[in-house]
Amino acid sequence: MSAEMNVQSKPRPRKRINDPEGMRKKVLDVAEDAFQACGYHASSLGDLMAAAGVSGGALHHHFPTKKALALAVIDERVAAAVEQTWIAPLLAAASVREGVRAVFEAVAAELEQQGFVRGCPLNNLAHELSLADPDFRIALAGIFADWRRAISDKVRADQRAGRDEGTDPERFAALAVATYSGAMSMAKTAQDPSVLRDCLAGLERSALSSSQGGLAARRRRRVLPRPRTL
Amino acid sequence: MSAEMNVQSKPRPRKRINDPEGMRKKVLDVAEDAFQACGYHASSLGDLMAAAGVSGGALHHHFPTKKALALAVIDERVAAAVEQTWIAPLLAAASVREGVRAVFEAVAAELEQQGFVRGCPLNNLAHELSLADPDFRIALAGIFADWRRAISDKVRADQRAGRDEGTDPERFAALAVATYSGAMSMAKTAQDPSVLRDCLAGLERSALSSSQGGLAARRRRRVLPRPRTL
DNA sequence: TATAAAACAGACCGGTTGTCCTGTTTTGTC
DNA sequence: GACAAAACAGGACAACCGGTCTGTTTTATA
Repeated sequence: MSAEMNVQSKPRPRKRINDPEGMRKKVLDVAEDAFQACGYHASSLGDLMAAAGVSGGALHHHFPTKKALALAVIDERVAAAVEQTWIAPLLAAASVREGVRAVFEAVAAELEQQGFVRGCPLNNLAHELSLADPDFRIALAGIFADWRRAISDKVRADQRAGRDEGTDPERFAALAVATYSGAMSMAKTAQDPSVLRDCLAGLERSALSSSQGGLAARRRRRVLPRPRTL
Repeated sequence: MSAEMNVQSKPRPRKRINDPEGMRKKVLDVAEDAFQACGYHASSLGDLMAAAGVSGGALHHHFPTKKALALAVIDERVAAAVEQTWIAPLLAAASVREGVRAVFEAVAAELEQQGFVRGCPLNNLAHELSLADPDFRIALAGIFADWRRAISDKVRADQRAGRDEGTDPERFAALAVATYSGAMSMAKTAQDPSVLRDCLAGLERSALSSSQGGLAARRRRRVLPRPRTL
């Protein structure tokens, strides 16, 4: 991983301009990108400093540890990415089904024109960090939960309008997120986003029938005892 | 990560018994476990040596580099895990749908009694290593392909028996693998395997209807140009 | 048994990593 | 302007990592 110097010509070592917010944003930009492209462990702070053009002191000032930086990336960037690419388009859509379809196709189209697949930021970090540290896991699990809730809420809204009365909101949300996550995993590994469309086609049929409604299936909200020390 | 010493009492520095196969297997056992529990980068060779009770010389003799060890784990262990937990039960089942259901429920039951979720070995490594090295990516992509093909072949076998004539084999295979992978991702992050059952319920409805058959949907087997240098 | 290759042991090394530490400069506040 | 805190620079450092190297022991072969 190398970086453009991005140094504006400084003919004089004149003055320095303190821009804490801008510097913090620059670091987060670089870290978000590197974490997704190379992963957390494979991205060294030296790489990030070089790529962002930031000194070690500045980096340490804003993010005391690498873990703190990663948590900031998760809380501020990964969550925002899910919000931007999934939740917002979903809420803007006329129905869940149209929203899900729009997201899948938008992502597929973007990846096709982009020429490579770097995967879902959330899943990338979730796989690498969920078992590494409880703080990471909780932060990532929260994003998954928000994602699912946005979908299930939209299903319920549709149902209030008389549509999709047969589908269980929580179940469909879990299925949609799982399908997308798994499809992105395969697309990344195969470097071929076409599997996204295959999965969308199958997913769209799932919300169709209205069988086995009855009383809402009881939910299993049990949480496991303890996740095995690392 | 620490390891029990696993040293049988050696009152005398008597003799040494060369057991290359056994030693190789021991290293692979430990590496497979560590790679899944901690990931590739977070597992140091020192950890593995200590956990396996193997000297540096022996490790290097069997696996010249860490990458070679990981490739062996992928080719011999991860592929076998997919074969054992997915493909074999699927082939043994009476139909695809029963097979998929059996696998999902078996894994869910195992995780529930196990008390924690370490995730899918294939997906764990795929997320961390697919973009890190082409050799890793190709090896992992091959396992995904075999997995999908086993499912689609089973669908075709069912169709030859007159069942599920409406479902596209490739599409269903992609959907099944994606759903499982994504569900495991969420289960791992939330440390709660119940999402597996939610996703299974949704997936089972998807293979139901027999709409939009017609000529088999044309497949998009395009491969992307180049996956962006690491 | 002679001998070479395989199997293994254990120390060693250059490079890297994350973090800390000491200064210097800027900025807000009275 | 005085002064303290924030913002930033850059070096130092100990720990660690992966790979290599040399040497010893076992094993296969003749």
